[in-house]
Amino acid sequence: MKQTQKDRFVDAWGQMGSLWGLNTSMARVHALLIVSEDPLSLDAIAHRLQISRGNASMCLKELRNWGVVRRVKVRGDRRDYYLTEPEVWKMFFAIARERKRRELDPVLAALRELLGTLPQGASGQAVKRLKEMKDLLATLDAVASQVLAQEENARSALAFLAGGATRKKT
Amino acid sequence: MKQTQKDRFVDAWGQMGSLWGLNTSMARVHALLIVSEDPLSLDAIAHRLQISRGNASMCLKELRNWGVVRRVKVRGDRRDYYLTEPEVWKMFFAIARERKRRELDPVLAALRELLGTLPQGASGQAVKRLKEMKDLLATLDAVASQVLAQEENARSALAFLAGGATRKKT
DNA sequence: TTTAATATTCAGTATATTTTGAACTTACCA
DNA sequence: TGGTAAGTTCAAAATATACTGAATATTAAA
Repeated sequence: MKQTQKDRFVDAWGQMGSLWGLNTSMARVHALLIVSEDPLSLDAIAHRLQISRGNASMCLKELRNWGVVRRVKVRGDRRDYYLTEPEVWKMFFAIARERKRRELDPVLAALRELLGTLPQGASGQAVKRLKEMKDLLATLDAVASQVLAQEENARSALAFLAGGATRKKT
Repeated sequence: MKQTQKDRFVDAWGQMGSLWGLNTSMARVHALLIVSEDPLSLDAIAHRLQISRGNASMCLKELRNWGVVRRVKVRGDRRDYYLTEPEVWKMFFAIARERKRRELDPVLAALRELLGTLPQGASGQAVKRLKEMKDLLATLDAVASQVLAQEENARSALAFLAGGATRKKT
């Protein structure tokens, strides 16, 4: 893979990062690690992406929190090196898990709390909708929990549901 | 439902907007329509949420693009009135459909395009990962298409997968 | 067609997020 | 222990995003 192609991927992934819940720099760092054959040092990353060392440091920390990047040591080198999780499905589930935790869980908790404060016999269209919405989110939450607890099964199930789409050559 | 409780819901929903991919104002407008028994005018919305009419207008336009808000006419009144889609599951699928279109589809298209530019025999860990990622996204895309094409079936399937979680009282 | 009420647009402003870089911390080695 | 290479933090600056409100457009009644 040539240099310019890697760069194109890094920038494309960077722009798409926001859609996955990462900011541009985080996504570019992630992309660079995805297309790199070998682990990279913080310095190499900062230099290659033309971002500050401080920014690179924070992006790597956050990517490790998301569980999609690992820090490794190289013999005879004091620097830290970074690698992306090599299994794309593991990466996908790591991101899904984190987004559920950050986005779905708090919404559901807030809805339950809000419903808990209503008087017993509260009625009306608005209350009905709130309850339905809570049930919907609870369903999604339960499904997500099961899927995330059984990654391998979930992966097969998705491939099955897709109807062999993964076999096609694009 | 009392006034202050509605307000609390509106603000809570506003903060949660990011879950759905809406900004705070859009989410608050949406929330206000969710808890309102009757259709509201643009003026009423702007006044109630303390936002400008211009902002309210843009939020409503966008919410209509997402397919979660409808504009209705009231006899003998020149103003437009707005309603939220009353079925929460329809609302959920409308949002899911829109997010797939905005987020998943472009990423997949870009990945395919990038892979298409690689020389025939391109190899290496990086290329392998890109192909795996394309396959993963293609699988998700196929599953999403099928789910969105059959809302009712999908709804039952989700409830089944959740293992009756929706019956529990919170 | 004119007028007035309502709705939309968009340039400028306000707010929020991201990035920088210098100060600080840590870890290693002589 | 001091020196140094690497890593982290955070206040300030840069950038991106959202909001306002006046100008403009649209609509419907007169």
